[in-house]
Amino acid sequence: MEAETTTEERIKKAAVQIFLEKGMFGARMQDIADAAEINKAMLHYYFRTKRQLFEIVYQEQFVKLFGSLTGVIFSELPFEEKVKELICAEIDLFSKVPSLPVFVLYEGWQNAEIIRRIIEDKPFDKLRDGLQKSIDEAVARKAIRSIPAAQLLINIMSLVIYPLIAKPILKEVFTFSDPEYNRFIQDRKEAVTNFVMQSLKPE
Amino acid sequence: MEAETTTEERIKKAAVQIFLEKGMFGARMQDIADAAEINKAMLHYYFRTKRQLFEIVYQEQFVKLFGSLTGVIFSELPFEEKVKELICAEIDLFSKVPSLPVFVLYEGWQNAEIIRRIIEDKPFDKLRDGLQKSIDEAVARKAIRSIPAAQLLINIMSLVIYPLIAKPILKEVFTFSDPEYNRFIQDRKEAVTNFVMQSLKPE
DNA sequence: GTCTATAGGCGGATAGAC
DNA sequence: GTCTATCCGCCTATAGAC
Repeated sequence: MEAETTTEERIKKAAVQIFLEKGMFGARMQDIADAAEINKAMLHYYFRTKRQLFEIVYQEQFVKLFGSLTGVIFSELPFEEKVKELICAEIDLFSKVPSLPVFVLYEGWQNAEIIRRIIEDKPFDKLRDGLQKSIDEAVARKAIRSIPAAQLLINIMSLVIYPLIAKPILKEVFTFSDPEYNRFIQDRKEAVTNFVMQSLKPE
Repeated sequence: MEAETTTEERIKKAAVQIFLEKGMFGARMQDIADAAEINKAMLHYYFRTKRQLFEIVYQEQFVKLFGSLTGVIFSELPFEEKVKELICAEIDLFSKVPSLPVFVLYEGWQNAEIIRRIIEDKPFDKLRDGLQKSIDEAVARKAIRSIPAAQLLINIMSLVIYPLIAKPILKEVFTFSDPEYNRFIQDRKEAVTNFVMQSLKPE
């Protein structure tokens, strides 16, 4: 139909959209078929079961969520720039797909097994080592105080991801319109960077 | 059975447990009936529909999540102590009910309407004003630099809540055992407090 | 590969006896 | 108020024609 997309690709794209919006148990195979503009039977032809389709989608989104860190951490940027880039890259990614973080984190609670499989394949601990080197370098030139890489990484992800996960609540509590909320998130690029760098200032 | 608990209370307690564990769509009325050790029909006798039961549970948990802040913010503690207490109180609460934050935040995406109703009743903006006063006081005596109360509150909640929401993932990424993970969370009481206070140091 | 039709079971909700 | 039995619609999955 649209030029060169295979049916399988259409289904996967639709499945991502529906699962992210409604979650594993809220999603209906019919919803996905409608979004892909194909027949319900085709879903089973290509992916056998709902569970299987879900697991493929989940794995992909998980990697998308945490894989975005790799490029920045292994870049040649100095520490200060890396922190800024980490924060900006994540915010930009999540601005495009707002429900990505909450989907991966929430479904993680009922899919510990999948997470284990993903982690076995992808060595995420290399991320930690990579960041630690960058920290050590900055500490050596007395630019910052020392901090364990895991702590720093978790702090950054916390500050970036929580306001996105809590979007529906923050919008009501602070009576943000949609543009105001988006503005608030964009402003956090700088605010979080400053917040983190301040906290790392050497005494 | 257990002395003086009414059937209605037994049902609500069971509903909280099951909904927090499995979410609105993952939960089954039969699960709740089993947990309450009563008949499925009783659920409908007391709460008519699953939706209605869910909304009552959601509202309660929402207030529990954000209400925990009130006591601390309106206490007479000096600013530094308030920050520490905010962090510790939340961590203690969530250690007892680990799935509380992820439940409230996730289901919020499909229940914006309920959130609106809750916010109408409970004036959460008073929280902001209360904290702002405390900030202003500390700024006046040059103990910290200035920061908007909303920013600070969001930063604190981010740093506390994210590691709890991401528990299944962090456990795998850092290969924590359960005691190690709990230790990690407890240690964050001090780590987050320091992190926040460092970032507020006046120049 | 793609469709229609339908099996088959699960799960929310109710009727009605006690 | 509490129970058993049952209805009925929805939803995953498959059979089978084309």
